[in-house]
Amino acid sequence: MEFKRLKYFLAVAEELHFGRAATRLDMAQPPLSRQIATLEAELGVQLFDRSRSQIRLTQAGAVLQDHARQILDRLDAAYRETKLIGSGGAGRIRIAFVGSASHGLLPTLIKSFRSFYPDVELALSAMNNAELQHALVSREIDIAVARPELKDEEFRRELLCRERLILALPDNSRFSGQSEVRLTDLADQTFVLYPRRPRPSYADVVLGICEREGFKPAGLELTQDFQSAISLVSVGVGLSVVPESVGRTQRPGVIYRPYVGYNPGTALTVHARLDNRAPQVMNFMDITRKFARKH
Amino acid sequence: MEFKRLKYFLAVAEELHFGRAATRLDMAQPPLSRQIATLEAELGVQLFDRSRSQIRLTQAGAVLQDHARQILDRLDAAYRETKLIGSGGAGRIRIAFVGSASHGLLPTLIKSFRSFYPDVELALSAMNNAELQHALVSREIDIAVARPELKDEEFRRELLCRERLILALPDNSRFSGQSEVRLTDLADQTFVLYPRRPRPSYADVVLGICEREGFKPAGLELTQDFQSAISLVSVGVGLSVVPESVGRTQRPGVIYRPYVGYNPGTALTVHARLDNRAPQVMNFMDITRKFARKH
DNA sequence: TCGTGCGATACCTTTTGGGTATCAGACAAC
DNA sequence: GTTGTCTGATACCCAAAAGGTATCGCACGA
Repeated sequence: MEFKRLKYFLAVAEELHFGRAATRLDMAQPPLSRQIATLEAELGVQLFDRSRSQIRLTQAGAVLQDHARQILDRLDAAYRETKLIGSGGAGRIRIAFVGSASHGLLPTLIKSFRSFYPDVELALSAMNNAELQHALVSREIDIAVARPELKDEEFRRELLCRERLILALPDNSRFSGQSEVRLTDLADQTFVLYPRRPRPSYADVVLGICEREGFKPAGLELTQDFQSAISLVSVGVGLSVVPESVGRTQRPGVIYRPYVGYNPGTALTVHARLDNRAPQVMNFMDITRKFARKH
Repeated sequence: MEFKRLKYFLAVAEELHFGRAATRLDMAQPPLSRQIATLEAELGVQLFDRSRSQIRLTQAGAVLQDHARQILDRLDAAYRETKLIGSGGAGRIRIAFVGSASHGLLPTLIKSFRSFYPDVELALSAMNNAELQHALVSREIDIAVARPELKDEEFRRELLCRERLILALPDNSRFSGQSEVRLTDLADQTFVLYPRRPRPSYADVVLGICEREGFKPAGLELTQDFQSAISLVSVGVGLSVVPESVGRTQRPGVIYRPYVGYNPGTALTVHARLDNRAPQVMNFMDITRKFARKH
């Protein structure tokens, strides 16, 4: 059974005239007659009653007409829907990001993507860098937003933003009154850093900054993620060094301050597997590139 | 878009292996690869992710798989249903018959057809010969059961049965006591005959019998159909001459008697248009032929 | 590093589909 | 009745498409 035959059949069934149907189908009449004859032979059924000058559908033809209409409609729907998903206009992307990204440009990027592709479903989750790396490699996620980035040759990457580091201090800290704090003055403080595992991690970046400033923090508290670290700061366990964007969201018990001292800053980078050419993912990376350029 | 391609695509989508899919489809692997590639090109969409050794469906591929399954199922259903109707195993026949046929072999014939083709819908109606002829020619009906038959070269016909004529007498008639009545003794009676129009009709057949017996009925009442004639007999208006089979159904106020005299009998004949080769109709004629032979 | 497995490509053959010319039958007008 | 016209079917040819075999290229595992 050929698909084209059904289309031909429908044209003849509607025109009830081979010549006109052929014109409508933009073809000559003889091949059309032959195709209908083939269809009839294939079904072993008479579809048209040709005994009069005006042809008419047989009962079997009428039934086939109903079915053919539905089948062609479905086919068209399948065609369009597949193309839509194939072009990335619909479907699903699984995105994971580091906890500290939830305050900065990422939410805006996601809103922007949503406005371009409202029919693409986004499955969001938070992970630390190591988990992001594993999830991306094992294809559990499609997009990883890491800080500052994941080292892997298998990934395609787009820099989302660079930002400076600032201090997150308990609001009862003796430094909280000052508008500017020297990093070296904090040598006697407890630093709350993350993640605990695996090392080296962002915690080591901060410890490296301290070392460069010539001190080692008097106390060190390691948490599994950014959210836990900020919680510890808010209850006065110690202070933390965090990306600037985090400071834009106020949190009870925590105040943010810039500091004087070595500030290499940090970055957010969006990653995808190089071999994941899914149009949804490609589109997300494109939007990211344009978005980063604009901000 | 070709149907074959969808079938091929489904095989590959299920096997996730071109070689195995090709084996299952009983073809070589290269043309299968090409067909899938053509399908992808046609949709402008990647259906399989071939970046790993094990191929996998893309999102678009998964969507197309759903649709393709449904489309092929529908196609199969269309195929089967059309064949069924095309073979006469389902569908509809419009049958009309003379009123006097509803007591004889016709109901049994119809039951017999029903048992052979339970899924064929029968639309039944009663008409006189002239109406049957017109309805059959104008394709308002497919089958006409007439008495004794319709004269038209355009009809295919099967003799259903021959039968003798008998008298239908009012039960208060002076003849109703006799087991046998001479036709010539009825010359002074009123004959109730049918149909009134158009002439000549069955009424004229009966009048011809009287003429051959050498008399003309004293009274003549013409009705439009058999049912009305029997009703008039039952209320004592006169007597009628009817097919033998009618006598098998008793009716209050009417008794049936054979008669002595010229009895050419009558027949029931089943007609269809010669150019109506609808399988349902052909099957009905076949059943009629076998049925008539058996009885 | 080399084999092995798998999909893609090259190239040929067969099948199918479409085109033009023409036939055959039905219907209408004269 | 005869003839012209309309319509679907048939004959025949050519182009396009689909299938087959041989082989390539690439990735993965030993």
